[in-house]
Amino acid sequence: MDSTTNRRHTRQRQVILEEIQKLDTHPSAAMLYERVRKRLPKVSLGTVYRNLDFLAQAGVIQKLNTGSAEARFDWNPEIHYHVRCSQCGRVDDVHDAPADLVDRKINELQGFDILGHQLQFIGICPDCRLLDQKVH
Amino acid sequence: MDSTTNRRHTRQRQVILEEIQKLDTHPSAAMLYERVRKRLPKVSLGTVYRNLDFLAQAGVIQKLNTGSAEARFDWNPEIHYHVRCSQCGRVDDVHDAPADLVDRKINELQGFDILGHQLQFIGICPDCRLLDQKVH
DNA sequence: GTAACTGCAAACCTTTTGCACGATT
DNA sequence: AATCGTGCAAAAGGTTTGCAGTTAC
Repeated sequence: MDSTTNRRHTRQRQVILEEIQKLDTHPSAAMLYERVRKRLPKVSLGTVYRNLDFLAQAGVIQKLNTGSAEARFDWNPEIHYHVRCSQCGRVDDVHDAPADLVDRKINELQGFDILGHQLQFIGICPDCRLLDQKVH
Repeated sequence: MDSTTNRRHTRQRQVILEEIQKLDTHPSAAMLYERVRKRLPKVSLGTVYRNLDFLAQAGVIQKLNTGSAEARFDWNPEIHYHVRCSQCGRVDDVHDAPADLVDRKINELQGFDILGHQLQFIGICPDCRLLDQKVH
C-alpha cells in the first residue's frame, strides 16, 4: 500500500474510522473490533487491524505505543502528549501541560533525520489512587 | 517479587546483567539470550525474561517500549531520551539534545500522580538513509 | 474486468506461566 | 531445611498473513 496505490472506500473502513472518532479513550484494536461488530456483525479482526494500519499510514489517525503489549489508537493525528496509568493502562491526552515542551523544529539529531517524537507521562490515575487508598 | 522478598545472587542473573552492561545498543530479550547462551549454554529464555523484569523492577536497568512488538533494555536506569529509526528499529541514546527538555518537577497532571516520563524521537538513521539513496 | 479489500483460519512472535528439579542462603 | 530461581515446554496474548471469494471503481 504505497502512495501510488488506489484507495477504495469500503463500508468497513468507514465504520472503523467513525468508531475511532467517537472515542477519546485511545482504544486498542480489540476494543474497536467489539464496537465495529455491533454495526457490522461479520467484520473480522484482521480487517480492523488492516484498516487501522492503513489509516495510521495515511496520517488520518495515530498509533500509540504504550507500555503494554497492545497498541492504542488515537483519532487525532497531530502531535500531542499522553499520560498513561501504570496500574490500569488508561491513556489520557495531556491538556494543561505546555503544548510545545519539545522543540518541533529539531530535524537532525546524531545523524538521524527526525520525523517526529512521542512524549508520554507515566503515573497513577485518580481512580487507581482512590482504590489504593481503600485497600491500605 | 515484592520488596520484602529475598533476592538470591545467581550466576544467571549476574551474567545477564554483565551482558546488558556491555551493550549500548538497547538489546531485546532475544538478543541478550543469544549472548548469555554463549557463556551459559543451558540458560533458558524464560530465565532471561524473569531476570530482565527483576532488574528493571529493582531499578538497576530500564525497560523501553519502542514502536515495535518487542521490548528493549537499557543498562542505564536514569531518565534520558532515545532516537529510534522507523525503518530498521535501531535505538540510540540522545546525547546532544538538552537533558531536561521536560520539566522533571511535574508531579501532578490532570489528577494523575506523575512518576516519570518517556520521550522518544523517531527518524531515519544514517545507515537507512544511505541505503535509501542507493535504491532510488 | 481488475485490483483492492474482506472473512476466515492458521501461523507468527514475543512474553508469561506451571511444574518439577536444583541452587542459594 | 526452606524457599527462591531455573529449565523446559506449553500456553497466552496480540498481530500478521495466505487464500479464496467479494466489492469498489
